[in-house]
Amino acid sequence: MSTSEKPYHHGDLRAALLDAADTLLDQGGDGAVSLREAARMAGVSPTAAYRHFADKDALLAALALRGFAAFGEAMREALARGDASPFNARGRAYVRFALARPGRFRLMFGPLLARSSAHPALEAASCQAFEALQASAGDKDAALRGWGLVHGLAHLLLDGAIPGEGADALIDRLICEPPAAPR
Amino acid sequence: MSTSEKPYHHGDLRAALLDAADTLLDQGGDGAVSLREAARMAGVSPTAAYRHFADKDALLAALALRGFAAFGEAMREALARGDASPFNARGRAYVRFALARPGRFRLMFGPLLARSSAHPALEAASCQAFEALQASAGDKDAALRGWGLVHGLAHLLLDGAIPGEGADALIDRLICEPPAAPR
DNA sequence: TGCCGTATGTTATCATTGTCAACATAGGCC
DNA sequence: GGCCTATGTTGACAATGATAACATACGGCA
Repeated sequence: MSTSEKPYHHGDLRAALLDAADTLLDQGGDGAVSLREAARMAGVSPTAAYRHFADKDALLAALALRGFAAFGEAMREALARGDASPFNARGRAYVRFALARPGRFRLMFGPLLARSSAHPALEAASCQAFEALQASAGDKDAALRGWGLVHGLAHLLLDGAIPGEGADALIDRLICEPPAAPR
Repeated sequence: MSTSEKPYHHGDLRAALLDAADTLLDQGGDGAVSLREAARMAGVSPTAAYRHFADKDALLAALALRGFAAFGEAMREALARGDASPFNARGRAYVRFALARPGRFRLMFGPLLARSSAHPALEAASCQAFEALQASAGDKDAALRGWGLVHGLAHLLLDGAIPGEGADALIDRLICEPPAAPR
């Protein structure tokens, strides 16, 4: 008697639309997100979304924003567990984050990001995430190398370009050995 | 008197469509490619493309195929110039290839690739490219690390995630120092 | 209590796109 | 010269992003 009644003006359509879009993002990737389908899922009319998002891009930007929040959370969590050096712990968590939700990862680090200047909140969130990453290694170049490596591996694994091996083993082997020869 | 007459059945529509789509890919990225717009550019009816491509995905796959051909060419060229170790020369060329045509790069290594099993030619081309990359370094793990690094840097540069520095300088600095300390 | 402005949804409508089926046409092969 | 087939065209349909005009109910204000 509480969840079934439609709360007058829907209650929190914005969140419902984001949830629906998130589901679509998971299922069919970035291109499968449709304003109308999200509205359908939320049980509202096809154009109701325009009361909460300027256009489709704004919806996607908000979705990416959620992604960056989850990303920060994952990073903090990985660091808190502390069963590896901070640098490597981040690296592992980074790749796992990408593999867990490919659509979200591609959206976050995709063409949308390149034109994120139109979405200030997104730009701020991404910059913050990037700065945290860079701060995790003393040397700036070392940080960039590490970041580039995990980012690239994440993409390649997502694309199925690295066949024949479990992702987890690969991650541990490639990322957890520091670049400067452990030995 | 030669170029202006429309050669009856258009001559080589397939190539013309690919050219048009390539232009669109450059201008607006992957999502800006439209069968109808490509047809418009080629001066044919909206549905003429279906005589040459099963659907839009097939057009994109063919476009990606072209991309892999250009990619192989760029790699061979970089090696032939030989002003760096083969491994590093490839790395530099890789990133430059991506920066030169972001849309094409994203298409080649994007979600389409992940489902490329539906497009045998694409799959073959990508596998071949990947094998060539792996063969360029003796140790398989070293190859994967190098590949991951350049792939990741390419993406990050494309997304504008690495600000405040010219891409070329960055590439030379990060890629041309081998991971195992030259010295 | 009752009215009204405004936030939130809805309906109607449009242009664009991917896709298909039916039709037209030209070129090559017998 | 006549037919088969490859190639292109027309017409149509459903889905989508988007806008404008309209409806409704909450929340403050008297």
